[in-house]
Amino acid sequence: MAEVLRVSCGGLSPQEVGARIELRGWVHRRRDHGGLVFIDVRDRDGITQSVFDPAVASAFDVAQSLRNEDVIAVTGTVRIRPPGTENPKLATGDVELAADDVSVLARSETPPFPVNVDADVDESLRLKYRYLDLRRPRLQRNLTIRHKLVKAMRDFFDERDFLEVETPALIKSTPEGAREYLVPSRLYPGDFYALPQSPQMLKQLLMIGGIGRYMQIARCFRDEDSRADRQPEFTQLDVELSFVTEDDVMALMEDCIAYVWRRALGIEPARPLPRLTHAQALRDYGSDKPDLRFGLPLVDVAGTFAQTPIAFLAEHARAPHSRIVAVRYPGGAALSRRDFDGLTEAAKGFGAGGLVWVSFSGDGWKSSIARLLDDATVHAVRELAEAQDGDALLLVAGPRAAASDIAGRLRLHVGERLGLRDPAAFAFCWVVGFPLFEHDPDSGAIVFTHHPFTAPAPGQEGLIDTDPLSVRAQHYDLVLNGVELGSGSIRIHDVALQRKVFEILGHTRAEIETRFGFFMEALRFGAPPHGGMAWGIDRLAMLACGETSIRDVIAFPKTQAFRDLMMDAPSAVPDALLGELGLRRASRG
RNA sequence: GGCGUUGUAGCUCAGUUGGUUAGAGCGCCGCCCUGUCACGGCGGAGGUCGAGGGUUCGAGCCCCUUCAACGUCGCCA
Repeated sequence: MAEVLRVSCGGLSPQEVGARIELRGWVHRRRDHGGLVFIDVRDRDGITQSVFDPAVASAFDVAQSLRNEDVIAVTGTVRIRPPGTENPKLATGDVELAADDVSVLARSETPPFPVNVDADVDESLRLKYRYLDLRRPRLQRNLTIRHKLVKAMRDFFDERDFLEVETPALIKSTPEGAREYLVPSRLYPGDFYALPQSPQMLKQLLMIGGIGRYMQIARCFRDEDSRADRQPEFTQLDVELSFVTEDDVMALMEDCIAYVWRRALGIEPARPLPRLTHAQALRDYGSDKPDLRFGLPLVDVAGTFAQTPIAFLAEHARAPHSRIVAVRYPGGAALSRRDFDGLTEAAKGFGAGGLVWVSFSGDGWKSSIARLLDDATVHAVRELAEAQDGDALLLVAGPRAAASDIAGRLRLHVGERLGLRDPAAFAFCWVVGFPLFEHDPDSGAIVFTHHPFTAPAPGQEGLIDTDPLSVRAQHYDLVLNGVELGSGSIRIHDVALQRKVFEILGHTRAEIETRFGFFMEALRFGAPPHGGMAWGIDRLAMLACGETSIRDVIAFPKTQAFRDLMMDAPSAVPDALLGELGLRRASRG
């Protein structure tokens, strides 16, 4: 007997005709004609049709007993399909395996949802039986793309002499920013490790350690409520370099995204990537992560309302820290009252008190406040916002930050309604020139915009004492399609400056010592200037795959409520285990 | 933590104003079928209407509570 080749289910072509082949995989579908049985065999690589003829009775009988998702090994001879029976929908559709032997490696119960099609299934069911969901084309494709993205990242940095260095998952709790996951210590009852929110200080210590060029595909943990684009644990591309400037890091990371997109998706992003300042982004798009897949920038129209008798507009037209913003809605004049009511509701959902709209058609204009407006004002606004015949303008007035935010969300809403947010389009941009500190409107305190290790712009160190809110940070964000892909900065490498920043943030010397003493000490032993960046790989993969949830690019994701429905975690543990860890169960309210 | 949507057969869903025995497609089981590929034909099984309580002569439908998934706001240095 001729040698039996093992081939994947997607690998058969007319080249193999005549060869004896063993195919192993899952029963994708059975078509039993009584006197002839077709079994489609599936693996990650593809699908191949095998044919069983009653002439080979033993194999035929087994074939008739097969059910979807049984695992089988089929042996037979590759042959060209009879003319007219080719299947153009299948990559292997010109050939088939004439089976003469089949063994059942494992039977499958009827699956709880169809595995052989990408039909919509309740997500909790998909999560409970994730291993079945993983067999389906969508996740097979997404995980493949994710692999290619990460592989390209590793290749890119390897070619540039970076070291991938692993940092620990069990570290010291440094309770800043996001809530941490804590891990009890058995050997030191009552003490805890924390899981890293990110390897931020560790990678800086690697720079102090002379590694110079570091990257890592790093798992991070944050105990915050999740969203469609969040999970309690997530993966970052973490990068850090010594002796670099903002422009060095951005140039490197821009090369990286282009390399990754080319290698993993075959797409060449338009370069150079647009660069916006933080102030520009807020002014023109009402967001520090603008979606540049479409235009429709916000337009300031406060000037046209300087003399208006309309009280709330007059107030914001004159107030120094207010804006009146117009969002253009192309074709919006065709909208009905009901549509505008819907837009007003949407605006209220974004935090607006209300929404003023004006629409333009050849012979005139209409408005939600038509009785209060005059032709001159309306035409001035139209001129500024460059509204065409048939367009509408949505006007939002309020304090600068709130009005920008609301108008920015309205802009996205309009873009969504007009189908301008094409998931197959990729609009990257840089946002730079962030302030180092911000005012927290709730507490009134000064808080950092990025994180407390971010360096101020060169020459602005002195302003930290006199006017901290005016200090620009050496901080840059990479944004894709309105999603923040990652943040980076040049770090503080001077211990005195680092201490000063902590103090501005309200920490006492004693607190700094307790929380960050090891780090402050390291800064005293020759810390090189350094900076870097981190990207959210889950989000990156989500956008690359055209998905709207990072759960669809993670093999075993948790639900929005942090539950693992497959393993049923978190779950109770025996009291004995708790005792060993020095823990006692609290009574549940 | 707040708000919203959803929850009916294994899956995806329909279910009128509260009214007799809760339906469809797919899947599943059985029989038939030698060129199908969403094979086809015939027959059949399958329901705690998420859970608990209430209103009512009567609840899948109305009310309250609760659970879950998802979305959203807070939060996420």
